[in-house]
Amino acid sequence: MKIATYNVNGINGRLPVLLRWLQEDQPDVACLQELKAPDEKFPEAAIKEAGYHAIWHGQKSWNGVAILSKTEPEETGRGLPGDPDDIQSRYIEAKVNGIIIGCLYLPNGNPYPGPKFDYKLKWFERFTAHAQTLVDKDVPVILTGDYNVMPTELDVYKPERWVNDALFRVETREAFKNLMAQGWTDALRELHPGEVIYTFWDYFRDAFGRNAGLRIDHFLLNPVMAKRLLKAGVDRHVRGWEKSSDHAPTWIELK
DNA sequence: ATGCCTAGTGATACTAGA
Repeated sequence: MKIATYNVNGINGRLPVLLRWLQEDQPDVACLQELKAPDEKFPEAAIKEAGYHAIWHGQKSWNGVAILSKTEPEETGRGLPGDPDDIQSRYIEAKVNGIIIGCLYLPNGNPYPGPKFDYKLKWFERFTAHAQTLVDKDVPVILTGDYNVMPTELDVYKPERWVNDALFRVETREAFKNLMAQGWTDALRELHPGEVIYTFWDYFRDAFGRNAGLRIDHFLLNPVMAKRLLKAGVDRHVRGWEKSSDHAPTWIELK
């Protein structure tokens, strides 16, 4: 079973790229972030045509998350619990083939310091509290998406340039460590220790051509799920396609 | 240190991304 995560950076603007990748890669489940579209503008027909059921939590202009699945997903949550005043669409969760899958788009948090950075850390705390309710379940759980965190220096092409960026601030890395300490496995790092792996390259200065990237899209597996991990990787070539997102699809294979 | 690029909104240069 193959599960992918992909920050599409505008599901309508990138629809041809998304469909081409789905057609080529045929993941069983695809978690999408940054739809940048309200619910009524989700391209439901095209996704169905491609062979996928879908649930989505959209928002006008920004954010938005979705779970695509070849078998029908059973929605178990939308919106991150813990703050009724938070209206940003950054979390959706479903049970698919007995696996609980949380799809998240963690706030960027720039510029640092400021209210956006504060919001990022608060969102991280709420997410960590929710993750705590899932990690010890006896059913498999996956929390995947755009975490907007480079966990270590190995995950940044030039760490020294990023120390005051919200994606790499010590507070952010500390928050990620606290989350991991609950007992999650970082699937890509687990299978490829010490390897330089990126999932994002910005549009500036030919970052992709220079391989000036970041590893910010992650798969966190609870212990029950981690036992079934077979492979993990990044569909790097998709980033090189015309009109592609600045992220590349990232995936795992499970027993 | 800044802007480099791109999408969305809505019809203008903005915000936001990372």
